Amino acid sequence: MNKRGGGSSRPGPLLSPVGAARQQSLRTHNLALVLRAVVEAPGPLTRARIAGALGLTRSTASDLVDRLIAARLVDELEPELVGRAGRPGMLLAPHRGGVAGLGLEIQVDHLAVRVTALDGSSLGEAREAGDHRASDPAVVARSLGRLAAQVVTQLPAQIELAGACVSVPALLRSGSGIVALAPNLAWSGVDLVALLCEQPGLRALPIELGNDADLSARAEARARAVAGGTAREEQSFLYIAGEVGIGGAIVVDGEPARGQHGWSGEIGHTVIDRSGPRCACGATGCLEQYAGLDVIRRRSGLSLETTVDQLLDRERRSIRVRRSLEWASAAIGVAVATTLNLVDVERVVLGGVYARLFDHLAPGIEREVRSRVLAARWAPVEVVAALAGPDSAATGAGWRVLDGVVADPARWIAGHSHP
Amino acid sequence: MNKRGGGSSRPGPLLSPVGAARQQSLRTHNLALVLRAVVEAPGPLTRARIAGALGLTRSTASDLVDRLIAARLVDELEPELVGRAGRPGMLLAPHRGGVAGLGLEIQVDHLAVRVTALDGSSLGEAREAGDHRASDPAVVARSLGRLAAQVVTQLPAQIELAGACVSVPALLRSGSGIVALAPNLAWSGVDLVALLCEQPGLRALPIELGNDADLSARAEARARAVAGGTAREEQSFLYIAGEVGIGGAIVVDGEPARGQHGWSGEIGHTVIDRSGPRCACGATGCLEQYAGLDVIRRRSGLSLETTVDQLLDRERRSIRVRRSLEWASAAIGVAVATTLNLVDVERVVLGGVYARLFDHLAPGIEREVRSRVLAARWAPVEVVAALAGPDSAATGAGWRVLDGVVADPARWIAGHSHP
DNA sequence: CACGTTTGTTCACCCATTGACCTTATCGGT
DNA sequence: ACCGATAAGGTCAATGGGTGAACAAACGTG
Repeated sequence: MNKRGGGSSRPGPLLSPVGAARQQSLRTHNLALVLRAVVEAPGPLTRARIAGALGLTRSTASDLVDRLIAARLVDELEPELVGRAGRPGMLLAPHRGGVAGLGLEIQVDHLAVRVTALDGSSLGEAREAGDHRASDPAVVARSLGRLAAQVVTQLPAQIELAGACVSVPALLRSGSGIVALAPNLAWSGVDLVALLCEQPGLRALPIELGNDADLSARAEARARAVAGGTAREEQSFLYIAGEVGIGGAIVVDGEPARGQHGWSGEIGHTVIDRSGPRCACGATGCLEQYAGLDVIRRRSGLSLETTVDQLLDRERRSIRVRRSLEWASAAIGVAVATTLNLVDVERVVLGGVYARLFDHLAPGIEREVRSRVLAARWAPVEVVAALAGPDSAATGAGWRVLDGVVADPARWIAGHSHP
Repeated sequence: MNKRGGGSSRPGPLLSPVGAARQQSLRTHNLALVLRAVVEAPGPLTRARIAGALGLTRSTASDLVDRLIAARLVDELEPELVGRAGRPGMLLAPHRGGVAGLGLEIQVDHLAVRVTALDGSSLGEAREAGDHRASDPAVVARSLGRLAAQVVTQLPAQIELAGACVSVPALLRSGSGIVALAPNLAWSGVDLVALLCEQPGLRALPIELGNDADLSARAEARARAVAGGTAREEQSFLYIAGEVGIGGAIVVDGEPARGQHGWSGEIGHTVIDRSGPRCACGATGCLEQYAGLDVIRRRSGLSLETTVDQLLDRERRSIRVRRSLEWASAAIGVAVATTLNLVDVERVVLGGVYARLFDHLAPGIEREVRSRVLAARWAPVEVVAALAGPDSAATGAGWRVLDGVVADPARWIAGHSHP
């Protein structure tokens, strides 16, 4: 009944390794390729440049582009103004008036909604503070539905939402729309998609769930691509979402690796010292007990209500705060080093509150990484602060929806040309 | 001059995500798909069954199969004997008389060579003990070349070697044929492919290098597939190669994840206790210092020359040996738990000497995993001993070569139909 | 203004899959 | 022994979709 979780294919190998390639798979594949090139393009594109980049003939590329324009997935702008000989090409860009993705975010201390267009622009957003520790899922779902309805009703008429994706700080039962365990919300076994489907603002929209760190990492990958980092190495990194809990995601070629059940990247429970302090997860010596935000506050001698701004302010005067950050950074460094030895990427992105504490954490992390990562000698590890702005999980959730369309524009076209 | 390392494409997405799909890509892709189905088939296959499994029409599947038969990649056996109505199908199997892969293995205490046919059978093998700690790469290359020549010259005449792959316990500079660092051989910056190319037995053969844990894991995946584990979950596991050093590989869908440079899976340098004993890598508290074979020997009060058989023998009487194994197993458990939290697979395969010590290690590992892996409640982790036989790295290396052919049979056919 | 250059478009051609139809081979029932 | 039913393998014209050559359009240069 309420099952509308599935439906979106991941943008990996477009011709799935199990299913055979039919002849129409060719066009399916190439359409996706062209659309992806337009969406992820660092600079301006033309039909000819697409053909060159993908190895298609100009005729084929042109044909595919025309189909995407007809489907309002790609927009044709003015002719390129060039200082060289030859006919100027027509500039192409992702269409910002057609399809869009609805991103919803549930966090411990707030809810957020953002509608993202194919060109990456935000078509509408909303935010609502609130304490969701030990909350009632039904109540939270209702609040989120209201917030989403606010945003959706104000969208321009031509916008078509391809679906919604909800970021949850939790382990999810993949595909089912069920939250297996959200420690900080104290939810377990909650059928969140079913709850959200009943909200007036979200009817008739396919809804899926996503892990907050995964989705933030996705937004981060996109942000770095826009900033010019489209190279494969730049699109591979370890993302760390530092909050009260510590989440993580391993991003390879712009796509977070989800693992067998979608539970990978739980860097917060990397062991720093097996005889260390007991963790809420039941184990001992987990990173979270060294570098979680509440632990940093406690070791700094500050109350748990202290904001990050206040923490940064105190840091200038209090040696205790400095010590506490150093202590945390060394632990993060150990966990990062362990992780990099296991997954071999050469870039670490600090997100969440860690992005704001970056200047105080990076040196300690780098020190541990230099001495503990085997490969650091040949491929120096870079530690950087996240680029993605606030509510990055909501942004990433919107992208997640759009990625479903980008990965298979043929299906989107088929579903909308004759409705 | 000596550059013949490259040339083999990895068997992931067959239509590469960057290059566009041309119309001949269709056949390339489908040929690979059919051949892969035949090679990885758990049971007997016929043309019709292939068509059904892959979603091709019987005519297309039949056409593709005929091409593979002509290229001597697939063998047509006798008709299937069936108890049902209808014409019996012709049974298909990977050809064992055509293409083969030459697998070479360099280990601290021995060299090994094995030629593997498409059906997984060994067409020839050799082994030579020897201590290669702090050895001269040129000398080792010469020995290995001799050993390979022995095996190759005795192959049946119809066998065509598609290439050679060398397993090295080392970090490799991917694509270049250079060993960046092999701690236990005391090699660094060695152009091993160049050295091997000069050996008489290996002329005119493309040679590539591979990490020993990666290649053993590949052999393990194949062994499990033959044993009936072709399901995606069964083909995803964490492989641990326990020897003096501890290597590892994260296998997803039968393919070891290599990471950005091919250095992933270094589980031996997972941190157990950051203030633990100093490791050869420069860091402190690495798993190797708790569970490396030499450490187990030392803590057992045995000399470094003690064999595993002797160790197992002593275990029955000496409480000190038992304690030492328990100590090691707890540390392995911590490292495994950390790894599983990061990469989310639900199966751990103990290889190398750990396979032989399995009964003494598994309980301790399982105990730590149960209490430290977040997801263990929903997806119980299974710890099993490796199935792949001795010299599994050489077997895996042979498979690595064959995988290059299986991933793109069209290229193999093109290169051999009109030589 | 003629020429070279590059882009976008058109169209006949070619390649690989498709699906209908046929043949072959076995089993079950009469 | 014969006749359907069932299923596998093969044949061939049709179709879908990329290819490449040719051409027109639009811009710089001399």
